[in-house]
Amino acid sequence: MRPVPDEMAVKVMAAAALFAERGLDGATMSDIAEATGIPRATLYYHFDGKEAVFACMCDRVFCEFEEAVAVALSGPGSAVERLGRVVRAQLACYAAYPAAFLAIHLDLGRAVRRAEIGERAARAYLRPVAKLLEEGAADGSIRQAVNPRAVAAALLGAVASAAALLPANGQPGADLQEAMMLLVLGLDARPATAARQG
Amino acid sequence: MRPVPDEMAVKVMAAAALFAERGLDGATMSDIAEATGIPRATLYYHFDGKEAVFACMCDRVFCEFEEAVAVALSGPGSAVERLGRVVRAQLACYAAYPAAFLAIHLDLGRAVRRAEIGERAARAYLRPVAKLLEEGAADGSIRQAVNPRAVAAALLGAVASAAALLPANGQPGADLQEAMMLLVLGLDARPATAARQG
Amino acid sequence: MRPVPDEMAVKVMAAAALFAERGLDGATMSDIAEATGIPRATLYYHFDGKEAVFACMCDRVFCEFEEAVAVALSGPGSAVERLGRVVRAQLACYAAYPAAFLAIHLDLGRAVRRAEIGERAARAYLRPVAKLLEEGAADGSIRQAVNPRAVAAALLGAVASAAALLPANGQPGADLQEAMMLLVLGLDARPATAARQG
Amino acid sequence: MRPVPDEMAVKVMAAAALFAERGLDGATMSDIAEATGIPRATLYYHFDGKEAVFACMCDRVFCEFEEAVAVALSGPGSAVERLGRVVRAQLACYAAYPAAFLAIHLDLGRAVRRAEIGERAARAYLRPVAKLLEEGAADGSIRQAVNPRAVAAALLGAVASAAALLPANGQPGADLQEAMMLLVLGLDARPATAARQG
DNA sequence: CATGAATGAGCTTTCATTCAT
DNA sequence: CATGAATGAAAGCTCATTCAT
Repeated sequence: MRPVPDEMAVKVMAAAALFAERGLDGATMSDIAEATGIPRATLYYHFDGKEAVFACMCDRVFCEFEEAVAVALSGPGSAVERLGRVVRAQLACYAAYPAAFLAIHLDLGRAVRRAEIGERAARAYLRPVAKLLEEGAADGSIRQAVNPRAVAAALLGAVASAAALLPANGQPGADLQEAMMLLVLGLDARPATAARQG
Repeated sequence: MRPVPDEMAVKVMAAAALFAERGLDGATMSDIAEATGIPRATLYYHFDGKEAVFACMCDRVFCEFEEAVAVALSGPGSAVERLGRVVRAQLACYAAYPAAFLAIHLDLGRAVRRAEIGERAARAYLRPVAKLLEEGAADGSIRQAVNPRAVAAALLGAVASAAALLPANGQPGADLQEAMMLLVLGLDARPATAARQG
Repeated sequence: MRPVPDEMAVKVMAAAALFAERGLDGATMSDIAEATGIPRATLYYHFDGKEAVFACMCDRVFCEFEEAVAVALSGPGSAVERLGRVVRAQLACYAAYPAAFLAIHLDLGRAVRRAEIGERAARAYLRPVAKLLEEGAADGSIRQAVNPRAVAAALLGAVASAAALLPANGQPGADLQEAMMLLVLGLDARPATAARQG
Repeated sequence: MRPVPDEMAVKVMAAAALFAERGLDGATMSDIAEATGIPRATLYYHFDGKEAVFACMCDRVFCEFEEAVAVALSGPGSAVERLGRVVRAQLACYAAYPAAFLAIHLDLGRAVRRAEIGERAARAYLRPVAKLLEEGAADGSIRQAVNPRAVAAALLGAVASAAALLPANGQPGADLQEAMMLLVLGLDARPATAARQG
């Protein structure tokens, strides 16, 4: 595939809402052409197909996401403190590109089979967060998980599913953030020791 | 729509793997016909289209799910104990119908716009769990959530996303269960009071 | 084909409006079933297909038509006087079964290729009227036509086309009758001899 | 709808025989594709469906028809003389495009409900001829008609029905022309005054 | 380089027709 | 006899993709 000019990459972001609304399968190249203002044949000149357009849009979001997660991870503090920052960074990214993120998550299940996107998600989130959970288990600040990657995936999916299922009004950002923080801290209100016995 | 004969409803479950693999949009009526052994025209005789086939499959799963959740809720114990049972019931359903559940979650984002399926999910899970969270806040066993429904949605999505992103091998069931329990108890290993200050 | 019970033949007339509205090709067996109140499979039990249903409906109308034309022809008077009665009989039939006649004429072009219906139209109208025109040429009361059958066909079609093209309101019957009589008498208001020179 | 390129409009005329043979409903897009040599998808690229193809074919014929009628009307002479020229022009058009005209008339009844085609027929023939009949009533050369439009419609339909019902051989043109002229002059061979009393 | 035009492949849906009851 | 259920065949239409300009 030909290198994508910046102008294309920017215009392509306009398709995010379309992908969020209809999914990758439900969106046609004509829809994308209309949403982005780029003629269909021109899209084919720059991209290999609609999956490539989707991947281009994802890439832009993942780059920022990866950067934000990296910053959150590299700061000071215990693993659990850094985890809190990671989740907040995730929520901030989600707030910055709601449509793109929603689109990505809705197609993640199938996208995983598409090497490029699945690998991108793993690199940007799953691996760093799984590593962070292991560090937390080591420094004692985060409970030990048998499969840290499963926990990381659950955290990633919790945001998207909640956003998808929530009515599209009010302050989803604030509600989401609180819901996520409750998952990190634990829904259980009893003292941790009691909980462990429960 | 004509009432669906039992035999149809049973055969239709064979399409779950197809929906999980390709999504509702990606599956054609020919695919469904082949997967279920029901001729295409016969499917159209009983269903209004592939969305109706999907809805029929969902309904079967949701019925069991609703039942299991209701049993878990009606038992004795504090709200947090019942929440633990609900999550375990959810995981058991997921283990019983992995393909169907995965398919449902993959399409939930868009399915929500389809009245029937969205309403089904709300009735079977979101509303009862949100209510349970409120009861937990009242009896002091679960942390107060500003938007309990957002928390319920996050719990629902966490399972599906983790399952979708996990490699399809090994013991996903066990890993999933542990990951979910960590979310309920809290990833934070510090005493709850310390966490609140962090 | 099994002999059609009277009850069927009567109920089938209810499909005339459907055929007039949508044409034979445009009407489905389901439409016919709904219009007549006869279940689809029962229609197939009594008829060979929708063409046979159409033919049955036509037959009823053609029988009355043929009878009326025969009465008009057998009366006293010169050929032109009997022609006038024939045209009035035609208009009366049209007024009695407007939908059925319209349907027949709309499909006449193609129906002609269907042996049964075409032959029926020829027997009921074209042949007797063509013969009448020849008698008129012989007794001097009607102008000689090179191809009397063409004239008979033109007369048959004029009624139907006018009715089809006229807005469906007011007194189509009266307007039609006057228009047809003008064609018989001649639109030309000049004396016949002058007309022949013009 | 995209403007139709000339080359398309020309090729589309090859579908006239098909429409005359099978009717608009009976002709499939595959048939049209085969008859015109235009791939099905290309037809859909240029036209909204088979009705649009039909309308395109009609338009070409109606344009010539309208032009010919206009020329016949604009010449010198009394109304009845001009009416004779109009009918001859109509027959000439019919002879030039027999299949197209037959197709149009066969579908006129239903086509009338399709705004475009019905309006086209009204503009090209019904309105000008009805107006001519009124002028004839004014100048005394044509008998007064209560509903001139009904008479115009009858004239239009007489040609088509006669052509449709006539065996497709010999010299239909000549027979048709004579039949139509008899309708204009009147079938009645008696002096006009006698006829009025009859 | 960019794009309007063209098209092969295939999908959803409908419908005439059959058949078991 | 009459009919609800079932289905093979085919129609209309869409869409990803190519190509000439």
